[in-house]
Amino acid sequence: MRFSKPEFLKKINKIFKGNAVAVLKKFPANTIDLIVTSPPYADRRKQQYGGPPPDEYVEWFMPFADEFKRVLKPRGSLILNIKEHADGGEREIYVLELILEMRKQGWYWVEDYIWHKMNSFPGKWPNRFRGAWEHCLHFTKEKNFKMYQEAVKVPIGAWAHSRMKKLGPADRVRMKSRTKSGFGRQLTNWIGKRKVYPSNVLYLPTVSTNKNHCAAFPEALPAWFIKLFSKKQDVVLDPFVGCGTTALAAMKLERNFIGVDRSKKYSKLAKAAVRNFSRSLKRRAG
Amino acid sequence: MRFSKPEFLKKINKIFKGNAVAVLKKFPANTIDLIVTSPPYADRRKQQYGGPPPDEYVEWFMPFADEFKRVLKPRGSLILNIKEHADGGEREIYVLELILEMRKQGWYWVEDYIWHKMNSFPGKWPNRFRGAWEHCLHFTKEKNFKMYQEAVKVPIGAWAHSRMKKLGPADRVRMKSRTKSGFGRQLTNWIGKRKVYPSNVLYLPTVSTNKNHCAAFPEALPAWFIKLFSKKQDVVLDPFVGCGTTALAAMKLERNFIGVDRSKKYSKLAKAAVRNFSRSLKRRAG
DNA sequence: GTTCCGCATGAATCGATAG
DNA sequence: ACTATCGATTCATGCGGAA
Repeated sequence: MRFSKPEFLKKINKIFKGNAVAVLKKFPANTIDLIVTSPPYADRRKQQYGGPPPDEYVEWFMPFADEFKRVLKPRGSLILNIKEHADGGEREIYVLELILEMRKQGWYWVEDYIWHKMNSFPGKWPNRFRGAWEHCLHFTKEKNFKMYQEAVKVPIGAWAHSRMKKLGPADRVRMKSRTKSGFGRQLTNWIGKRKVYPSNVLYLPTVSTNKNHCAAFPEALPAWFIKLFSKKQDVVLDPFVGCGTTALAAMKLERNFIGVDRSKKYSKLAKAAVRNFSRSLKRRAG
Repeated sequence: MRFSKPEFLKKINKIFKGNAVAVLKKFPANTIDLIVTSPPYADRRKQQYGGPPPDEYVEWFMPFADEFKRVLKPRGSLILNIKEHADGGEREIYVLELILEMRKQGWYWVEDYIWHKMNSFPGKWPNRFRGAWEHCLHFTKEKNFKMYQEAVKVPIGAWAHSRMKKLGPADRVRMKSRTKSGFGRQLTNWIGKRKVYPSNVLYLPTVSTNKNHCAAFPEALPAWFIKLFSKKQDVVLDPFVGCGTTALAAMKLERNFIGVDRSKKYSKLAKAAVRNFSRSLKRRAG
């Protein structure tokens, strides 16, 4: 049984427990404005947590992609945050294969946004350094998708850190004496003066290690894409919602949301997060 | 006729004009320690390099890869700086296909380093923002390749921009009211701390200011990989050497180099660049 | 209230060891 | 030989407790 559109409208702003394929099958077609999600990554070893092994990943994912395509509005967008991990001294290739397979099924691969993680997991190995970036793959059903570029303009001061990078060791020593009078003030002067369009690289920290936070990405990540690819009152879907980060970002930006997670633990967490935020809103209003 | 090893030693530190496949065929096997190059992108620089169309790119490239594999030492590395461009509203897929094909031919795809272009000027198209990153694909013949990680350690202060990025409104206000502590103090605390290993993201400006404008990448890019994957007196090859950026980086780091370019114009430019640098060295010595 | 210091920990990865 | 488990490595961040 599929929900009618009026029934569907009663189902938004909720978290569903269940497999996203099954849950989405109940939704009418062409009703979602934006899908932002971080699907489970492939597991390195068999019989571990939940994700499929790398060589089965694409096969596992495509049924989800089919439903995404059906429920997404023609001019909507799909954002997949994902990263191929290293195993046996090599990078896995399931992300590459996924992109190729998505195209075969009719998706446009519009862009590969990069999330540059400012604080990535530490560690050094004989053959590689720390991985500090992840894909945010942008897929659409049509070339003429909706994009609200003005919504993510940033103050030009945000580019100031590029100055830091170009400083040599000598400059860093000199910086000590400059902090009060020179460099710092200069920076504050730049901030807020003029807004410019960002690039396809997002500089964001990883999730804070708050005990109640188990998110794959920081709220700023879905928030950025929600601002860029939806407007207020639009419907944002996260089919692997985890502890509810995407749902919270959508609520705070006054979008409607739908969250799905097959795990009882995570769907509960997400529901609680949503409830808590709703309450805090009402407290502030009342 | 293939050069003997003694003959080969006479050919190093030179720029060759010609197709890299033909030039490399004359070289003995297992003689190159590191290959760093930015091959012609598909279509992008048609007038300058005559890159193949995207759908023929892999087929065009693989003969080069074959020769690279032959001349590269067993524990050597190959670094390909490349970026899929956007056309017709989509990203091209020849880079993905290239990685898959390289693996089929026996290469290990060890890592996907990202060159994050720090001073990429803000800009936009209707469907995307300005591209601010490129791949630096790391391929090897064996899993046990040589890597000199200590050579690219960075002062901890290089991460300072991450702190800059995370400045909230409160930070900016407090910065003014505090006189001798706060942000400035923290910055200075970072200075002088021990060196740390970098990540797989390189923050570099696009092209160094006053140099030749034809370079695909700034000298710091090949320099970083040369330090990381070779030692002094090793032989570094750039089969698409352009105006000689890789050769210059190798010379400055006291590596031997071999540069190849099929274009008369660029091989001349590279030769001139190398000659000029040699002269400046002698002037300083004398 | 503010600042300082110590410490836990995070979508990691490899090599060695055990079954 | 092949697979599962474990210890070692490493650094930005945010928290709690102390000064």
